[in-house]
Amino acid sequence: MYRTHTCGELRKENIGEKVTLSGWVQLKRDKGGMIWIDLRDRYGITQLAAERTQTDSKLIEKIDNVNREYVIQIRGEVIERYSKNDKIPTGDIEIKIEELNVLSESETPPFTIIDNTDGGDELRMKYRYLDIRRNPVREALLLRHRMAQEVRKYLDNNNFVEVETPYLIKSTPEGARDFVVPSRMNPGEFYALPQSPQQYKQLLMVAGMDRYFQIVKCFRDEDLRADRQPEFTQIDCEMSFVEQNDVLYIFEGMVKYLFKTVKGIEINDKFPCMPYSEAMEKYGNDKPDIRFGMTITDITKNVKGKNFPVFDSAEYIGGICLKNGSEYTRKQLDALTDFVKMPQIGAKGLVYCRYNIDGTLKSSVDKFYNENDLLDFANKMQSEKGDLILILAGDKESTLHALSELRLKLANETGLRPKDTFAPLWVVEFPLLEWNEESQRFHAKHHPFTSPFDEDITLFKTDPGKIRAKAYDLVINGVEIGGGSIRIFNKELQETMFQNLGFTREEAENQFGFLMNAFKYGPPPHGGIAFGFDRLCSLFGGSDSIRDFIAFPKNNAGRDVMSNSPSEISKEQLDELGIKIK
RNA sequence: GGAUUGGUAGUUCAGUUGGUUAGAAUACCGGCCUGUCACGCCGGGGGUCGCGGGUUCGAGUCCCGUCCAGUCCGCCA
Repeated sequence: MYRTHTCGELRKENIGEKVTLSGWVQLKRDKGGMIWIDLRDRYGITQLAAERTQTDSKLIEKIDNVNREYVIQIRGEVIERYSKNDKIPTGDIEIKIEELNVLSESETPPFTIIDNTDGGDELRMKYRYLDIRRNPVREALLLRHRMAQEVRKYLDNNNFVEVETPYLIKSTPEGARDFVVPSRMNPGEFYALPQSPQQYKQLLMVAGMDRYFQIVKCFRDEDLRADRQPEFTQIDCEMSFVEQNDVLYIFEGMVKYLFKTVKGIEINDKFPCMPYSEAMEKYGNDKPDIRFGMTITDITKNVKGKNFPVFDSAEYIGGICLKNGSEYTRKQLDALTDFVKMPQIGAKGLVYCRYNIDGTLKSSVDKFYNENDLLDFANKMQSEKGDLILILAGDKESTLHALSELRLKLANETGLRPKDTFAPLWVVEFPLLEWNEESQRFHAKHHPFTSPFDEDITLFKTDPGKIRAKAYDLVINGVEIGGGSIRIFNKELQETMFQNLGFTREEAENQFGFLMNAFKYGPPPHGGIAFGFDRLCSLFGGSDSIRDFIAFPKNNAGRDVMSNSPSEISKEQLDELGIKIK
């Protein structure tokens, strides 16, 4: 028997017991007369002790030989410590070593296995199995496990059935790039890995499963980010005989249940709903962080006609107001100007106006605007003495985007976005279609199966860009956590949709024929949602990066630096698949 | 495809205006230490300054190229 207890288990009550423990050597503290070893496993750390003069010399020799990260098994007696350690749960006791076996030796690890490791990210990823031995990473994976269990519990209690759908499926050109898999038995033909099980879950509704869910891997061949991996996990759900509010109710319930069971946070209020248009106007962003104000005010009409060419020539002029920011120094304002002028933000410059405590106003455009003008803007923006007003101008879309970025930067710098407060929000009434300049046609904003608002259907003939969709996103703290829609279940409406997306009847038939075919046989009204499980975990864990919540993540070039994949394959493999590399 | 930050000891980093033998901490090795728990004290070994080229009397430092890693924009129905 390798162990009678884990390394996190023994307490005062066990004093006097003979036990066997196994684990990794965290650290050896050799004080000459006394030697201590911290023995570690997933459950905790237990201190082992040996007194040099009163221990068998062969055993001492064995103890002297063990080193960091050796795997050892020891037998001994649980004794009370002379000096206790209240920092760890096992701190009242230690084990007097009576027998020691080295189960595995270890080289000195490339970084130390402690909470604040000396290893950088690159090294940690290369030796991920050592990284996972560290408390923060292990706890992240345990949190993920806990959340997956609670999701299953909640959905099972609400009659959802977990059904697995295939990973080798048909490629569809809409949306993200597919990862493709060559078919050996069908030379020249390829499977795609699913970007989401979208069509299968709709088929399960046609099949009468009524409520489906799956915690499922999805694959998208697009560039990575801190919160984007090429393979990621969704909580994928679909329900029959529901309208939008039914879906929001059930999944608001799930999110509240998770907050309560995993974080111990009770959220009693109904999540607010915000139309997409309001999110864009007030926050410049379709996933606003609503924990703080600093909303955007459109002052286009107020500032024109004073011969300031930048404003007079701009399509849109908008401002945000930083509470108690009038003391910002010239240096800080210059830094903000540099920030908004970065190509990724894209503003041409930044106009500021200090609303000083004494009631005076001082701006970077005093040449064009007198104090009364400035006071007008300040009032329009509901700004008060002591505030700092920041104004950007340009075309509407990019100016709103830049204001949004500026707003978030200021909030991050002034501590308005703490890791431990949460503000969930439904964003609703998304546009159904989005004009794509490159292909000169409409693309589905969500996906081509999303149902339009009933009262907007007539707009297909007049102004398709104005059609609102029965689509919804769950946003928490400015992070898009989930999204879904009520689906089209009417064959004619679906055909109208495909026509507007520029599909010929044949193309639609070829790509989505099996779903359309199924819709001939009594599809129920249905809708669903999918949550980004990795993001949900990182939000709960208080991290901006999802990588710590994935056991073996990819780096920013899509590589697994531990196994060094992707990699070339042999000529034999290529020949078998009928593939030639250029 | 683009912007930007970084690459110096096993590791995390410092290295001034281009100027003597490239430093610190930690890890590692040796010695001492009977209540440590980030133990302490003494000593030691350890460097292709990512790689290639250039400027210069002289390059870790400046210039060009390239590779790797991080963040962001584009992209992500």
